[in-house]
Amino acid sequence: MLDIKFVRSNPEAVKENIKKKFQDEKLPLVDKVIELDAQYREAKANGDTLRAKRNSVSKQIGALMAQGKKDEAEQVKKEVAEIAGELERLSALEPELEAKIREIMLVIPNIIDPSVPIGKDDSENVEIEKFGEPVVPDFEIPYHVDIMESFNGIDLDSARKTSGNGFYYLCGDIARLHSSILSYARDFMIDRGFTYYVPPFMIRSSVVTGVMSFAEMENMMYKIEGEDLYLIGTSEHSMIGKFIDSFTDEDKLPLTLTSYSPCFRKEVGAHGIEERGVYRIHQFEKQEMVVVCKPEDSPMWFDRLWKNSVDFFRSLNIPVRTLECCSGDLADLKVKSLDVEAWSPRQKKYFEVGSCSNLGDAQARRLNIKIRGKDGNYLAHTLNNTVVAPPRMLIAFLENNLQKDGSVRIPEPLRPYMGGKEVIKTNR
RNA sequence: GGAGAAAUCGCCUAGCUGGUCGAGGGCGCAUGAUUGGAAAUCAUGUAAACGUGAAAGCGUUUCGAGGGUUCGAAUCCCUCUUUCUCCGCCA
Repeated sequence: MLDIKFVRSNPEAVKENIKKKFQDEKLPLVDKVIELDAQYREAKANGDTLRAKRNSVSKQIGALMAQGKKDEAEQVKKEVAEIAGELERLSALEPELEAKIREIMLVIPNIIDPSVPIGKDDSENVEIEKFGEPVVPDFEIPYHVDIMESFNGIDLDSARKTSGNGFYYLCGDIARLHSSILSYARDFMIDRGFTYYVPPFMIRSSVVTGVMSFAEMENMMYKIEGEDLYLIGTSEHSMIGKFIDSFTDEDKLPLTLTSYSPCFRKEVGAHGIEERGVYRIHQFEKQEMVVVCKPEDSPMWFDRLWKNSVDFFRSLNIPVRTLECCSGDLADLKVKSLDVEAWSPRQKKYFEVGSCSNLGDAQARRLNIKIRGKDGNYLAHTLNNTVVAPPRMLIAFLENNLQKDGSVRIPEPLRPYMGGKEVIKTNR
């Protein structure tokens, strides 16, 4: 969400940015919102004048009453009634215009960073850098569900029975691996100076509508029946929600937080074969990082955030690459975004395991997240990134650490969390 | 879940028989005076958002949130949220 003042004084820059994102249908909105803004300011000026008049005349009544001049006071009351009538007609316009303006402002995309490559959709995202050799071993890598089943590590049939498609039972070593990865991820981030959080897993509708659009809400969020509560789709929802309408002292910045939560998503829409298994599911767990910082620091934190993910995956033997989101694939709120993708030796391609975003001040403006500075208050910059999200991450982990004999090697950093095991063996 | 009390400007607090209350006091903070320097003392200032203006300023809105009564609401009424105390229940 942009600053209306910025739009007012830089309409061409805003339009240029819309074109870069291939959202030409939104171009007319710029002039429209500027026009509505002018109307709003006029309505507000008129309303303010009337309110000022009403206030001052009302004060006279008080003075007259105090002096016991009842008749005169009655006379003045009539005057106020007239003003009030006029005010009522006019003032309805103000909130109406304000709401219309906000509606449009929510749709006008944030100004993208100059470094963002121009492109229409995800096919034009740009590979930035590869980390680790994308090895294809000389034996066949099975589908991840088959690998898990070879360890008796997954039960999708029972899950379908109890909960439906998109759920899973993890068991034995695979379940332990799942927990180990999360524990390791938590400690990995704590070691890098982040503060660990376990947030609420349900949030009120007022927070939901703050942190996402209506369409997202419909397609993602599960509602608790009979309660004003929704299951979170990511811990970012509760972690950013925590800062809504808040001030943070400048000297407390940056806030570097790492949160764990289960995530629940409806995942409305059809998915192909590669999205089966535990790739796209209604329930998963995620270690996330969230940063609230000064505006000038956000590019630096963006770099540090995605590097954390890369280092994490590399420490577990998984080759990754970074893919820069092109202008057309970038969500409207984001200034810049980069996907971390893990190598799949089975598919012989990379697939998304994390997404790092710098939202600039857009999220802060929308949610009123402010910094109390020495020289006045200003909006914070917010960023977020995935550390790791199993069980999807397990796909990459198992495929890259699978041995020819069907066993899976446990990389050194994970061993303390796996009871010291260097390898897990199949039951076959 | 039940009963009661409460939510005010960074913090503490006054106001809550409706008008002179955007709001008094203390602490904190800022500036100045005093001092060799500091402490102490004294003086002045000290919320946010929006509109308007070159600026000083002026205007509007905001006393947990939303709605209502009224010419006028921090103050009265309703709903919601949160906190505290007591009771009940329970990992």
